[in-house]
Amino acid sequence: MNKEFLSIKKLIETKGYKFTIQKRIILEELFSADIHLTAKEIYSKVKNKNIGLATIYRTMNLFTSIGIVKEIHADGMSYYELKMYSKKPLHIHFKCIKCNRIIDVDNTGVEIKYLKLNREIEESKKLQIHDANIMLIGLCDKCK
Amino acid sequence: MNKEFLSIKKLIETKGYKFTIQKRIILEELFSADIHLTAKEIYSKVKNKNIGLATIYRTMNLFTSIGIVKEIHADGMSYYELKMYSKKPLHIHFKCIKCNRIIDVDNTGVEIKYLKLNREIEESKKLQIHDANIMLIGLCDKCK
DNA sequence: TTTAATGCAAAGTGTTTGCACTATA
DNA sequence: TATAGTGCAAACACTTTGCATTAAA
Repeated sequence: MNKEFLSIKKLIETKGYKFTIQKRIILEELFSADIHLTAKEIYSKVKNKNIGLATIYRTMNLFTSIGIVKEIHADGMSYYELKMYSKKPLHIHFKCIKCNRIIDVDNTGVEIKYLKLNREIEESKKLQIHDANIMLIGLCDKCK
Repeated sequence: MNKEFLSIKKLIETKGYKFTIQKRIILEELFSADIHLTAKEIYSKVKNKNIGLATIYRTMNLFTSIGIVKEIHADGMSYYELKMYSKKPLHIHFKCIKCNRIIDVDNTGVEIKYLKLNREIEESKKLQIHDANIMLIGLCDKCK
């Protein structure tokens, strides 16, 4: 178990939850996936280990509530991705209206500018922004 | 019927759909609401006119597909709002994690900057961006 | 008069929950 | 050993669909 993994384990325990085998397996899946997954997709990866769909949902809700995971909504469905120790703390999603793929937009420069804009809004609107979900919609390189 | 209303009527007809009483009533509701509504909320406003929930969904899907309405997802639910002739073509939503309200962030300056960033991404990633869903998450003025 | 659209109820899909049982701290 | 967590199935909530009927062009 590496450092990051251990510190997430510790966070779970600090919050008063038990670090079960199921949580470990799901967490491993999230680490190796590095992309947003639906509950069903996670389920299909771990169901051979006798983990039920309900456990996936319960775990993702727990992980989301303590900040381990980020939940994004698209097409009336939830996608989950690792938020903690992510290489891309804020990232922008792009959804193609033709092929329906959801891809990550990696562009460090742009992300920093987005974060700056959030700070502008925070100040002018007296909000406290913890997170941002940005979903761009249009046609991808292949479909346009 | 004002100009904007008429041109939406025309758009619907041009696309080969019929401008029914139900579509007119729902459209009127969207115009007067000026904020995102769920299908149920629209339904509760028009059910006394003998319009079924299924019609709301079918109409919203149609309106979304031809660009009259914008659909935003939050908490696994769909909200709909007028996109055409909206005073705020791109706007940013903010969701408070405490009171669960979803509010609009109106700040013209910031919105223009967001649009510029989209253009940057379009060029560097070879995408064609039609729309952007931006949902900021945190604590609102009252809850923080 | 053709064809899209409607209301209703049934079906579908993603998610949550109740419960008896299990496993962690 | 106390309590959080689990798998399963049933329940839920939002959305879509099949069908006979209606109404718009």
